[in-house]
Amino acid sequence: MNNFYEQVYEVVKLIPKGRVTSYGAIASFLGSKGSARLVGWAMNQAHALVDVPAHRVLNRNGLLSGKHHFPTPTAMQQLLEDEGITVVNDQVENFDKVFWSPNELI
DNA sequence: GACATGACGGCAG
DNA sequence: CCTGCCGCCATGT
Repeated sequence: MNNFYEQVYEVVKLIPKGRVTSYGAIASFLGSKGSARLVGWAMNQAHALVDVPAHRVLNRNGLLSGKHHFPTPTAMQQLLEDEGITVVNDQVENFDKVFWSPNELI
């Protein structure tokens, strides 16, 4: 229980403000390469943790695929824009620039 | 105990 | 270049 999920939460909590990452990047970083779905499932649990900025985790396309899981569909975009991230059509602009890889931790 | 689904990703056509 | 299918692990029914 405190293995994969806790690792995911820890990584997500370490995402710098104004930066985002992808499910696959986290999964690969944790060793469960290809199991991005697990990260998504972990995010579902993270929904209960206020310390986990799930809004900074997007899919590989930089699309706000999980916006529907927030209190309001616009909450995720609102939070990202509040951090200086430009979101257009539910997609992050300059995704490559704001993208943050867990490997940066090392 | 088995089947179906999900906040994804990669590869093939 | 765009679309579709399969694979991955865990959870819920």
